[in-house]
Amino acid sequence: MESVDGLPLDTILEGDCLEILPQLPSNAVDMVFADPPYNLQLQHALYRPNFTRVDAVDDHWDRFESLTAYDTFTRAWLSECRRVLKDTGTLWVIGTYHNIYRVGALLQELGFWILNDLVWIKTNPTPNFHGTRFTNAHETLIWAQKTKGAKYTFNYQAMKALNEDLQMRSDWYLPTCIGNERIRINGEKAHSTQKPEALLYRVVLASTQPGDIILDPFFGSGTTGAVAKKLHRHYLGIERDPRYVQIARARIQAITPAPLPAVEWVETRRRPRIPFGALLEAGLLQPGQPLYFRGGSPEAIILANGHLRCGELTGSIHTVARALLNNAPCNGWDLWYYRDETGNLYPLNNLRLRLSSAYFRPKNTD
Amino acid sequence: MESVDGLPLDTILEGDCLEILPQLPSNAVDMVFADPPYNLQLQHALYRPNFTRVDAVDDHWDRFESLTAYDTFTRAWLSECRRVLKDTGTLWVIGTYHNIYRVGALLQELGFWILNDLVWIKTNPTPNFHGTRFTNAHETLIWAQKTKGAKYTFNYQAMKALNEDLQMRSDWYLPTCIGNERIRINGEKAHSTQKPEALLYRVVLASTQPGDIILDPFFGSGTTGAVAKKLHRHYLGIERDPRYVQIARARIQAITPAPLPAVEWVETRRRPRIPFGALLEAGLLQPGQPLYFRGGSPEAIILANGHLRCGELTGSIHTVARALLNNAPCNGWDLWYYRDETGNLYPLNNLRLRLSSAYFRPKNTD
DNA sequence: GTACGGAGTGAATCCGCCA
DNA sequence: GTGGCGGATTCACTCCGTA
Repeated sequence: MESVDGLPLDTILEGDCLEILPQLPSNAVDMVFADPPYNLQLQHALYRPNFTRVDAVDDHWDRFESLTAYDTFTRAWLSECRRVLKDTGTLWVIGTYHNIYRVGALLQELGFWILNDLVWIKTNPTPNFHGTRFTNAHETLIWAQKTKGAKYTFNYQAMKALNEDLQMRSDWYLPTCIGNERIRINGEKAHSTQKPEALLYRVVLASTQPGDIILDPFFGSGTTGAVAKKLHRHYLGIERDPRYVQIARARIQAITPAPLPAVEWVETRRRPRIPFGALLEAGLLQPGQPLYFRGGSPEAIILANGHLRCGELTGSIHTVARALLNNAPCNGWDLWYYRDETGNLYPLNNLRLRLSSAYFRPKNTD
Repeated sequence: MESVDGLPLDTILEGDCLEILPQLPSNAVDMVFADPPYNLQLQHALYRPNFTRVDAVDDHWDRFESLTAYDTFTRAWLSECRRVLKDTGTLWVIGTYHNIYRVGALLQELGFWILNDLVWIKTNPTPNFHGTRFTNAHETLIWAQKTKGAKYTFNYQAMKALNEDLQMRSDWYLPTCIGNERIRINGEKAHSTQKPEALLYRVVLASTQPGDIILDPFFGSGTTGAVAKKLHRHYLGIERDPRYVQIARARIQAITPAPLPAVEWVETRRRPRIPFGALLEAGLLQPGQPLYFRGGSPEAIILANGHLRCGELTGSIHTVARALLNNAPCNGWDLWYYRDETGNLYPLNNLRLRLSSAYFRPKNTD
């Protein structure tokens, strides 16, 4: 196991984060991503209108006896995380209205300085079955730096490239973790609140550099570690449930990182002009994967921010294609081909069509 | 000026809300909408608490003092609003990450029970000019009831209708207040944070009924009053800046309310209940007639008192159905089928609909 | 193979009136 | 206040079986 200044790297420490965090050195990690218990407190069994019962979160780790108990717990892990963070470090926390106001208020009191809050808008949220409230369709992320005014990492150009060459906004549209990505054991979900990798992809790419150290004190099924490994960041997870630890270890073990240049070349050139990055976030393409111009050569490599690298050329699928065509106006979606698992070549546009319509913004925009 | 139990209605009280709120009666208003200031400097000057003098050079203490001053201010107006609210009342607060975590945490501590948080996603936000953070493209609204478990108004059907017959979600897409709606004086914005009427329209329609009383302790340019008047709700505004008071008065004066039926016919309440026995009384069903669970089996017999007998079970259409569904809450009207004279099976609800038209729209005299 | 329909499900503080 | 009981209430997506 790699280790830097007493900080173990790329591993999972099994145990309660309130016991393990105090053993970690100060000023050691670049970023913390925390997905703490939400303290949901659903009062009764919930049924859908078709009489099926909702498999709600009722895990023991999500139960607190009072608001005060939750605050005590929150203050403890937040202040330890602050100590462990480098002065230039930032903290991400995700939550819902059940807990995010507790967390947000406490982190301000501890000296964190909020840089943004972000809303993860779920394209496929659970409806409100009983018509009693608004459908809870989002979760909130707070992004804060350890100390007001310190330098911090924000990869503005990478975020812009990932977002159709427009500034990345505070509203993020992503589906919940379903389908093949959702880890299941004997058909049962392995973790009740597994986060989608697309969410962590954006978090990690926005606020860390390759080689940075990311701490996740509520590691769960290990999404943070999986994305960190893909993007050549170091991770350190803390998780107290040995079953989750085992699941996360196996998951991360199976990850093949993107080729290093695909990650390191990010930020070196200009931005693309098309939402190509969404295919990466969705996992339809991987950083480092080759693309073939007109289905043949030359070959290009996909970078982690949605740019291509082809020989000495770097840029969007359109920019590079245009250069290859002596500046003729062209559409990269039709000119670049990817190889699918069967070995056949198809134009990128196939993937764009496949990309769930869920990725695009809702239509009702009164 | 109209007035109910010492509460002036449809008017603006000029003065600081911390001075005026204590003069209002308790348990008097149905809803509060608050758009509080979050300018710490302003609050610091006006509401500085009587604490020991702190060293302004020390960043930590400076931060503590500002947060504390803001919290003191927030706790004061929130707790007064809670007193003035009816037990069945709800509170809305809008803010950004600068203040919403203070407000959210404090209102929970004061006993408010959060029902939802909502995000107003701006279709036209101000970009981040420095490229140092994500573009702030949203504001957060918290919707909370005065007391956990109390009855509250949520016009589910009205919200659903407003959203193309889909449940209204917690993400609201609305432009900022621009164009003709934006009040200008000599070309200058009359108020720096004028809220769009579309936002208040949704808030008011969701959580109040015609004739309800809405209190806005930070009235500003009077958007709350304008929408309340349009929708036949009463408003009471508090605003300390006489210029804003004047602007808001003129604005509301010019509003023409919607035609009353257009507001009253909005389906905000349940329809009167029709007991199953009424079908027997009306002769649409006969005692002894069989009913079929979900159109198949088991079969039940209608008793003369409107109960069903199904095997060893006896009870209402709901009770028996519930027992057959392992105690899942259910609606017997949709689960039991009757056979009509042609031999076809239909849910009981068909008969209820026939009856209800007869019940509520009696024929004119023959 | 493909098209289609039905079943399953997801971080959710999820009923309300009346006696 | 509380117990009893009538009855209102779901969206987007995936998976799987069948034609």
